[in-house]
Amino acid sequence: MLAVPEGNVIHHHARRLGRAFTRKQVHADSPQGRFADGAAHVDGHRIRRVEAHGKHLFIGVDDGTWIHVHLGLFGKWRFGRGERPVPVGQVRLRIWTDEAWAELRGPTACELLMDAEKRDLVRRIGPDPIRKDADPERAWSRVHRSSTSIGALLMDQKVFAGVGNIYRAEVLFRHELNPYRPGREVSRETFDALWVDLVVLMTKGTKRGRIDTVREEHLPEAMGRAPREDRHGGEVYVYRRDGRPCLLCGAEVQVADLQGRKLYWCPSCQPA
DNA sequence: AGCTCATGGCGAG
DNA sequence: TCGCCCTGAGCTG
Repeated sequence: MLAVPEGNVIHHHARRLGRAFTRKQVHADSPQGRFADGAAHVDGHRIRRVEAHGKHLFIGVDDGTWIHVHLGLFGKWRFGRGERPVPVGQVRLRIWTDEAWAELRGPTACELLMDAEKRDLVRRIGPDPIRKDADPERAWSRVHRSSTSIGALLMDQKVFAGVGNIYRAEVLFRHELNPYRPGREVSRETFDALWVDLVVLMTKGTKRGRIDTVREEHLPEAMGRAPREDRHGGEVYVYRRDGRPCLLCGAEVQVADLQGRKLYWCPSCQPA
């Protein structure tokens, strides 16, 4: 299973886990041992529902508890049908029925939460563009009174839940927004367009399980690129394209460090 | 075999 | 802002 842990992929995982385990009585264990107590607690119980909020995934158990999973940078789910494979390496959690299995490795978080703890966690993160119940006003109220750059705000999970480094770079490019512009200097019109675009792009990314952000009219230019430019698995304008010409204007795509993460942008299409 | 880097986030200072 | 945690792929030698 390709793991690309921005919000779109977490929602993709939630759907997959939901289809396999909702209303099913499951088995669970932790071959690695680091979630042994949690797995033993869940083993033999029925799964109620599976939810994604930003990059957080919650598996609801019939006693009201939740398995909370955050993949971080390295976490991965694997899914399969039929008999579960013999665990190889560090497997934190396995869930299975007679028909299907799922295997989790390398997550930043895998813990059992009480219902109140899960609600508090969801309340603490910002609106998630993929969720129908998301309230963009919460994001706007943070952005429009902030001196922090829009590039940093897009990565702040308390402002925009689920946006990662690829969507950050790409949505800024699509709106000709300089990453260093302070949030308070982003107009309401621009914010609204940005939000709608995140909803469209990330929802599409959930269905496809990959990130594509290049508009149809620019696809011929994108398709003409060397294959090694496309290592993230989708078609993009600027992400990881530093030193190469912008697809639209030919200027050299820039890269810089912003709060320990790489930021990509076109200096000509996204002027200061 | 060993090093670097990655789509993330936390806590210490 | 830095160091640290988690894992695996893609280099280098």
